[in-house]
Amino acid sequence: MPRGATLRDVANKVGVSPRTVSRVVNDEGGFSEATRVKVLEAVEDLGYQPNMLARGLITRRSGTVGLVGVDMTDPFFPAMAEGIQNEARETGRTMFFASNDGDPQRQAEVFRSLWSHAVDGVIVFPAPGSIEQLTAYARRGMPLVIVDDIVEFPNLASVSFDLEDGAIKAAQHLLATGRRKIGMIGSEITVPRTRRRERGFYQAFENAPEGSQLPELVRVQPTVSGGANGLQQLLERQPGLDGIFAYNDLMAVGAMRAAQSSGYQVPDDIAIVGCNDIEMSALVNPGLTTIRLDRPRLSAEAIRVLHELIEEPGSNPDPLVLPVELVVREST
Amino acid sequence: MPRGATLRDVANKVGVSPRTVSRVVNDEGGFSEATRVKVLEAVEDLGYQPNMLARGLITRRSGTVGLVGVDMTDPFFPAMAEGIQNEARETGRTMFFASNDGDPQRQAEVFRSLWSHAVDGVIVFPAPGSIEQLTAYARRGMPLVIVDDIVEFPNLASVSFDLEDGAIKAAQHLLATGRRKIGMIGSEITVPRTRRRERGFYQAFENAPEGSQLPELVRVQPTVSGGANGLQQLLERQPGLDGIFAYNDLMAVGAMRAAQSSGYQVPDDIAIVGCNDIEMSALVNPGLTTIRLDRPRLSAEAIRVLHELIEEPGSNPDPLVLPVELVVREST
DNA sequence: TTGGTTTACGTCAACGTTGACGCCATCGTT
DNA sequence: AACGATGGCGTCAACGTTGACGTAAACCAA
Repeated sequence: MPRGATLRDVANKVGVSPRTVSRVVNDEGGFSEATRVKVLEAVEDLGYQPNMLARGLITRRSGTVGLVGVDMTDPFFPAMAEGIQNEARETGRTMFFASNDGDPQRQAEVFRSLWSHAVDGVIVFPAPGSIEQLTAYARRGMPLVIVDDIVEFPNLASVSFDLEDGAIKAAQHLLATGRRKIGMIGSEITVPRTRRRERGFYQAFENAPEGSQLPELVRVQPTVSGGANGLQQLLERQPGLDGIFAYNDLMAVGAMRAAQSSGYQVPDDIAIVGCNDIEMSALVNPGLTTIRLDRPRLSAEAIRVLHELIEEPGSNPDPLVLPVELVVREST
Repeated sequence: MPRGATLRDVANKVGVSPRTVSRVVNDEGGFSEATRVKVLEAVEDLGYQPNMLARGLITRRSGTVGLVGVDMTDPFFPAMAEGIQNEARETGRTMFFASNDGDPQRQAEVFRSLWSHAVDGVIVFPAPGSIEQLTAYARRGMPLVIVDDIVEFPNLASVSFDLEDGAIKAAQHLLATGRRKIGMIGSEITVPRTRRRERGFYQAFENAPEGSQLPELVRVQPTVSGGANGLQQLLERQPGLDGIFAYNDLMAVGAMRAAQSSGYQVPDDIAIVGCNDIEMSALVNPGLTTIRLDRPRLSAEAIRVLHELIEEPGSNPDPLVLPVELVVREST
């Protein structure tokens, strides 16, 4: 809506051509020290700010990146956003932050919008079943970093945590602390091909101690109330349940609250392990044992790879898998 | 970076002029039903998406709004972002989400970037001392909604919660439940002119019961560890402290954890009241008594007023103050 | 001195879209 | 039959910037 000073306004004030002002502003070289000073003074005086729309129209770079998470109200994503915002700022880019709610159709809307705005690249936590949608954008030339799923495609990079290992660690920890009737609360919003937490979890039971039962699995919404819900379902299926691994910390906390309000003691009656190590997890009572993901590292790697992809279109970097760590607190 | 289909591509395919395709795409009228159908088919075939940069360059509307919060990792702001994203989507706008970290200089950077990207308007939780910065943008023609501060200026609207009343309610509740040595943990990131929580808090003591002391105040970072820090400071100043009101829930939780780990029982030794009612507050143990802010309402009103400002530049809507509510849980 | 290179600019067109305007049928009215 | 209004287009320029290219002066080497 607003009408700020333009290159021409600056140029008129100084008495040079707009092209020269542009050269100074972008520090392209090809101007004398004297004009540099005069131009920068005028820029300051008039409060000139380059118009990224016009610039983007011709350079085909809008100076923006997108971050598409699953759910803004899961603290995991804002924490990622914080990191990405800061990294992006350093390269002069601004961030669109959006969520897909785990719904491919909503994700499609989001991508239409991002494409229209000519984002330079997108970091996305894919909605289930949306890989084809995403590769279509990669094929059209959009640099894409997919988190938590591994896809090999030009213009597209994958960055993920070793959640399979995380789940193994969680299961082994539950087994090692004597739990034998264990359940998992999974997320119904997951890319089927990559249910890595579930795979790892089952894998840990392949040489489980005598007397341990095969784990039960329910899939629910990845929210606090979903977690509570999941615990109820698991208890109905398997009354003597004594251990839980939850897809994320929000669900683990929900399960913890549900267990407590049904009269179970945590960890005495039921042990609970979460995943993500959000800030809240250290603050609930009992503190939540969980799988810690190095989010700053993920943010940094994701944006680094994205920048590579932006600078070198068509390349196809190797998938990156980051290690995870079990953090033992009081809930186990 | 990418190169999608343009109006001309569609026009060539159909055999009309780009202008006609534009008319159909924007449903401006002035075309026959037959061409409408043909054009829309071609749009579908070619996967044409309007280029918002080009459109924005000429219409002076980029189809974006900014949301500038204080700290992305405070769940309050992502919750706002979620609401604003959804409202904005309905009017075809996309959201830039950024944080100012309570630092006017960082906020200035953010606004430079938003201005460069020609956002249609911004909703901002102002950094302390930045009102002049913000009115300067309003003067330049940027529609602005300021949250949690009341400023009267053309092109600018104010939306806030009645935090003064919230603080009064918190203080009265503490007094009514028999607390007499009460402290407040304030935020060092606050607009001085509008320390409404602090003002209301003191006001509640003007006709306080016999035997109640004037409250102590410390100002710390508005984070969990800041809250813990604040509690320590208050306890040093006033050893028999039995009640706390914290600037926000994150700080309240920090204070609660600090109190507990110093051997105090909550609420038996110290009662704690927070502010914001973030999701975590119901999930900590004991549940946090707090001032609930109707965030969906705030999101809705903020974006509504912003749209008004965008549609009717230069107008100056009345400041809006939303009521708040005390939610009593177990921490008092 | 000549000729080539470099420096410091300017000119022009293009990016993809929309606002302003014009034009030619067609239609209805008198 | 003449005339104005309307519908359905097309043409052209402009938004603010940068890429490609041009050019005059200054400089340098032989």
